[in-house]
Amino acid sequence: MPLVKLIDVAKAAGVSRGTASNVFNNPDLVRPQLREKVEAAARALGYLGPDPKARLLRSGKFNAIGVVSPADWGVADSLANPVYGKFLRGVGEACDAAGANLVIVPDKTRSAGIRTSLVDGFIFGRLEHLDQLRMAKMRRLPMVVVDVDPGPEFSSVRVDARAGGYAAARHLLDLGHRRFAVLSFLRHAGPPRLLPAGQPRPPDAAGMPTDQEKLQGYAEALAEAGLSIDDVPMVQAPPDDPSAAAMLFDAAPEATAILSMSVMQAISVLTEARRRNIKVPAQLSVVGYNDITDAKHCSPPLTTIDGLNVEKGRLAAEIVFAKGSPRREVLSPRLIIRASTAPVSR
Amino acid sequence: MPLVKLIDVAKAAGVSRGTASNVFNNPDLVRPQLREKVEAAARALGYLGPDPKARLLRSGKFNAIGVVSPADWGVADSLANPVYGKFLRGVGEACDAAGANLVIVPDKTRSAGIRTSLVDGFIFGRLEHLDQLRMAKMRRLPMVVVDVDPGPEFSSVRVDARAGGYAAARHLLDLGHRRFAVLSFLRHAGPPRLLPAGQPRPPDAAGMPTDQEKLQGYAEALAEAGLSIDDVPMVQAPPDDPSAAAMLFDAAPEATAILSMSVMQAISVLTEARRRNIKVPAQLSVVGYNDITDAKHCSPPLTTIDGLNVEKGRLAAEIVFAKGSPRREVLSPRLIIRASTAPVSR
DNA sequence: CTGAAAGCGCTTACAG
DNA sequence: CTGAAAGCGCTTACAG
Repeated sequence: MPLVKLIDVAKAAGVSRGTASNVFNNPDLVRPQLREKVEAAARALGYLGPDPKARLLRSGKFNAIGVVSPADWGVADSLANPVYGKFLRGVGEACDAAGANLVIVPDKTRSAGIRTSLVDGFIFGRLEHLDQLRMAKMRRLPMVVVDVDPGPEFSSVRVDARAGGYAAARHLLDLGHRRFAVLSFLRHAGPPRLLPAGQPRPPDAAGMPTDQEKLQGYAEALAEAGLSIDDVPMVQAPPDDPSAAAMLFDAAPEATAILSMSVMQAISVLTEARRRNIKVPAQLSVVGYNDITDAKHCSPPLTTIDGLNVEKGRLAAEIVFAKGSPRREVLSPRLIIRASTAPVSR
Repeated sequence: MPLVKLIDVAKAAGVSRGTASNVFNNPDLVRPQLREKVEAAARALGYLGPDPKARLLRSGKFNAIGVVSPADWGVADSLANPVYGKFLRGVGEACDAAGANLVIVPDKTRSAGIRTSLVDGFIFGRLEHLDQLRMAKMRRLPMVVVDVDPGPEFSSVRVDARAGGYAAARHLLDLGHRRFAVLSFLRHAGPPRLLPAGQPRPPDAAGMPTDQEKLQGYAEALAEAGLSIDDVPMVQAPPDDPSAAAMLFDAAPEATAILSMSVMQAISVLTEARRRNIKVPAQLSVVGYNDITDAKHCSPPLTTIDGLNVEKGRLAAEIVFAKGSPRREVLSPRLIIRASTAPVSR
């Protein structure tokens, strides 16, 4: 609550409020001499410029973009996840280009956050319920949904996870691998789950739709080599579960190649391999999904899929800033070959 | 711009604007029966609740905290730096506790960002000019400065970097090391700079005041062992410079212990050592500064200082939310011993 | 518990 | 280029 307001400086400078307002918002409209007088008065009174609250009511631009956290995440969760962090960074790049602030809206506040956040548009980081979308739609703010396509009336940016999964498995197949194991994503807390070979994969064998697409990509590549995903031992676990890697090694001792749906899990596989004295990539090849700096610094550096998270965030934000009619974009991920994969040796 | 406003639903429900407002803001004040009538009207008209812009003007809480980026950084820079990311995460934790949004205010927008950002308070992530502080002060918003103490009229949260530097050097000294090299921080872009042994360290031998404190901590510990920091070869480089580690190895081939002011630099030392076939920690010990996940996953896992970035962010945000009189806090960093340090062997 | 009225601080046509 | 006036959409005492 600045104590001095526009009318005070107007009075002090001997002009009307309108003119004083123009000095701050449309300086070109005011004769330099008068302008300086107003500016001097403002300085003398310690006036900082128009109160953002009041200016907002009339001119209505927040100059900020809101990124709504994935379901149940708070602000800190959004900031703690390295993959999500790359996505945020992409949004940030577009903000910098537009000179806008980035506001992280926790999903925890639910509809209240959508209704009251001071932003010009929303990006939905990872959606579980469409209710939020409807709320946002009613605020008539531009918005885009990421990772999921809720239909032609909404803008969306997705990455073709099926293609990513396919590329990962194809790479291993090309290296001659035929005995696989899969570390799948469990998107809610819970103990690792073993899905033994030889039985059909239930629909929830992977976490989110994106994860299911990765699995589908694996399956397609394997099928081309005459293998069935149903015969590949799988463990499904949250990405930070410390025991999943061990469970997978125990369940699939004969595997020469491991496909993991997350980077963090893939890195924990590397660690577990070291513990068991299994040489990567000489005896075992590992491919992760998504790329974060850890994947470059771990030992050996991880072959993984570049999930294009930065690009995804940047494009989503650009679409929000553009305020146009709905666009539905799909990006194609790329394989990054590092040192955790090699031709099969047995 | 929602088309339907409070007065429309008030009319439709046959009540006054004030009552309709109460339904949304103070439901307890309105008879349930009437309330339902208003709510029904709101639903029927597709009214989402009071326009945040207008409500703001009267009630004035943004429900958000602004984190102003370090000098010259944009939003994306803030999100790309892993150490700064931990700090942001700490702020996020406090936001979650308070149910507030976190808004990243790029320093690039300068005073405009401070003047117009829609936040209830500011955290200054890393300050170069005090102008911004003065601006913010004029907005009469609670704020805290991090990493630097601008005096008793401002709240500040610092980490005792001198103590951190001391602990790092002390640890190496305790392991018997006597031949050191230092990888120092250059906070602006530029080629690595060699500061050979045997000459006094210029004041800018380290980047920011915090970095200079680290250096001072190194120097104090060394002095206790009868060594002068002036006799320790130093290279000063930006944390992402790829050639700094090599330059340091060349300049100090006889060193058995390397002190680095950043984690990323320390990790690059590990990589360079591997390239040169120098065994860490058997032949060379390395201590970094600050802890990020890479430091745990690199090989060998890095001994480093926990710079308490998360705690720093959390405490800073708590001080902002508390809106009290200025507090000046200093946190004490801790040494994290992992596998990159060992007793000296020669 | 409800309604009529004032006003938050500014911006923006509009007339000059 | 400047000033007088209306009004952005809501909240909040206040009187009832």
